[in-house]
Amino acid sequence: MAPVTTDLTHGARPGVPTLDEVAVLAGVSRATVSRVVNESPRVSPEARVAVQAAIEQLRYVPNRAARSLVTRRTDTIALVLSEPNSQVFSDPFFASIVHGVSAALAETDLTLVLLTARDAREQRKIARYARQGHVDGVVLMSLHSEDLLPDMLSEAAVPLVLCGRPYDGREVAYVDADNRGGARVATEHLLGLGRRRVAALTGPMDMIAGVDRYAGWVQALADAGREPDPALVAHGDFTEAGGEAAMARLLDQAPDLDAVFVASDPMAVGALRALRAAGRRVPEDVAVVGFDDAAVATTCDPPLTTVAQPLDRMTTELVDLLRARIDGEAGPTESRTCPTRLVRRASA
Amino acid sequence: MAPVTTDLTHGARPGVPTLDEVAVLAGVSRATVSRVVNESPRVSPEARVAVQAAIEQLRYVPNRAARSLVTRRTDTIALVLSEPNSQVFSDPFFASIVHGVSAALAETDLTLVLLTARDAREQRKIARYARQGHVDGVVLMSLHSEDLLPDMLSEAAVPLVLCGRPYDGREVAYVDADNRGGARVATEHLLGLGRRRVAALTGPMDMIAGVDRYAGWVQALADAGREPDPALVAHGDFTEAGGEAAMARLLDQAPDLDAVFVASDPMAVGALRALRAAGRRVPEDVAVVGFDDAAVATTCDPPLTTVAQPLDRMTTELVDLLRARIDGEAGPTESRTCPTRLVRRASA
DNA sequence: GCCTGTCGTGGAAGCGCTCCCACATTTTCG
DNA sequence: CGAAAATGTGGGAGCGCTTCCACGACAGGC
Repeated sequence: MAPVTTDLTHGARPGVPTLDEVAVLAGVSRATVSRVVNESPRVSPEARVAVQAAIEQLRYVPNRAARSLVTRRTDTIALVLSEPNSQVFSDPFFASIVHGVSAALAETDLTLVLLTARDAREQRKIARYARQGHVDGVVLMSLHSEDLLPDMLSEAAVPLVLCGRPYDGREVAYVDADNRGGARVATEHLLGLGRRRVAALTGPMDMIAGVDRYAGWVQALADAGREPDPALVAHGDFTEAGGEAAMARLLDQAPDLDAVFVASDPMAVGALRALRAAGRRVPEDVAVVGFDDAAVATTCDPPLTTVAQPLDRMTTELVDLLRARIDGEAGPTESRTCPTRLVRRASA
Repeated sequence: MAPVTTDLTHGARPGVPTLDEVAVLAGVSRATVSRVVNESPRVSPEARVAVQAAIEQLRYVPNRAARSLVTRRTDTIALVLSEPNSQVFSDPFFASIVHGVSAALAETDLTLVLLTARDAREQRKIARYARQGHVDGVVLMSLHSEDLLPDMLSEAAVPLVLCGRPYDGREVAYVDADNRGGARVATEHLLGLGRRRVAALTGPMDMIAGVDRYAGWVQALADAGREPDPALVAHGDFTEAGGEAAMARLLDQAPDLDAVFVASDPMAVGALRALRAAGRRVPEDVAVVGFDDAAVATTCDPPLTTVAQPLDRMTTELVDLLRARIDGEAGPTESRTCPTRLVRRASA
């Protein structure tokens, strides 16, 4: 019953123009409009100009649902924060990564979906979500050793890049900072200051960043011919409160410590407070080096000497790597480790 | 050329099952499967069971692109952080809101898209994105007075809820904390402690939360029969560094102050540092009250008396209100203001 | 016992887009 | 100068889904 001629009114649908309407206005076929929109070279200049004018006039924007239905792409990637502790959400490092990825994507036509998984049930929900093809790829961050997502996603052949080296050394693309090298340099700096009892306030040991930064401290001591003293090690959880508590333990275990390498800036801020509470001066009595070069490192008292990660570069690499994998251009499991850099301030 | 019989292989498409395959397996038509999936009541129990079994067996999940193409819904909402200063991204308040909204949505079938707009260009890009129908609705947060998005989005009839009262009192749905009331109570608390010179360290005055919290301070003074002294006011930007600088100014302008109401906890932490640097004891010399009840309020020294916002409730309301608007059930511009609560700790 | 009304169901028409294919030109080269 | 290749274009199929419509089966009312 419907007329065969193109029906542009479609009842009372509001303003949103379609490809057809652009085609009619430009005096070409739908296919040609599509080619212009998708920047195909096989379009004559005249047609291109006409179509662009029509697009402009109609304020046409392609319907993404229709497009992904046929292209099987969504132009969306998920950033999964797999972290039971919701407080970590405000960790400056994660905030920076989220912000950086978002910024890197703003340049492209990709959209960022932020997902959080607090437990195994939510991890499964996210895997399912990804398997449906709702996203073209996934960036996984804040990985703990027991996380299910790397397995579930790679099994489902979802393009995947980890932010942080995988805990178990599996074959998967990742971007990481040179945590070990950074920690080594930080510790060497403390040793170079003439400190004799350099403690380590580590991150959680079920996270690779925690493990690697600890390993860097161990290595620096070894290189200097020292044996790591267990009394000089305390484990934190990357939070300020955790750092404060761990520092208090450290002072208890090794009252004679004269320097401490702290595996994250928020923890270092907590450590500074514990040191002050214990009456130690920083850096005179105890030199402190943090990790991350978070904003707080410049504002705390004293300002923190810390290890900076190249966040911009890391987020760019993250996005590049994922895009390559989505486009199928990826090498097997290409990965990048970005150099870190010591930033000297007053605390050491 | 293609056979009329249902072609289930479709070339070499990998595992993802479609409605058709479920229908064939269950021995019903596509329409019936669709009804089961969408929980239509018009399905016989037998058919329903058969379809559910088939769905289970095939691990079928509906293709969202296909669905939204016809339903014109995406089951996605955007959380837009419209903030030029990327550092604010790690503000504990925003982190909490993002996390809370994400959690509230986890219960539903909606997905959260996080978008950031650093400047007018990005605001336009986001408006365009929303106009295309890529999201069903938008939550706007961190609004400054000159933000273009409320206008652009409401003009485009995109369902919209603001997190925070609109600056200009326009007609738009919003959820906000009772900032003014909280500030008033905080200030009254300081006055009730017998403090005579109660200063205000405000947030940015182009944000409504900054304005309202300042107004609460003014009101409490007025209620107590005092005139607000301009020397007792300094403006911050909700950051720790800004709070520290503003506190220093305040001490300069009014060395005799004996209490200060600070419009956010991060600023209060900065203020504590400035006070310590100036040799003032907290709370003996200067009592301090913050705002937000951020995690840092419990860990700083001394722990902060502060005004807590009901974050869980606010995020739930935010999502409820937006859903109602998306479903077209919304009253004109229903809004909610959530009560705040004073949390007493050592700083006042 | 026939006429309605309800109910469950399947057929089929699209949603807006991409892309394969065929066709009509035009260009290039043996 | 004719055949082959290149080029721009439009027709049309179909992505996976929802939903309108029609149809048969059965129930109840007179």
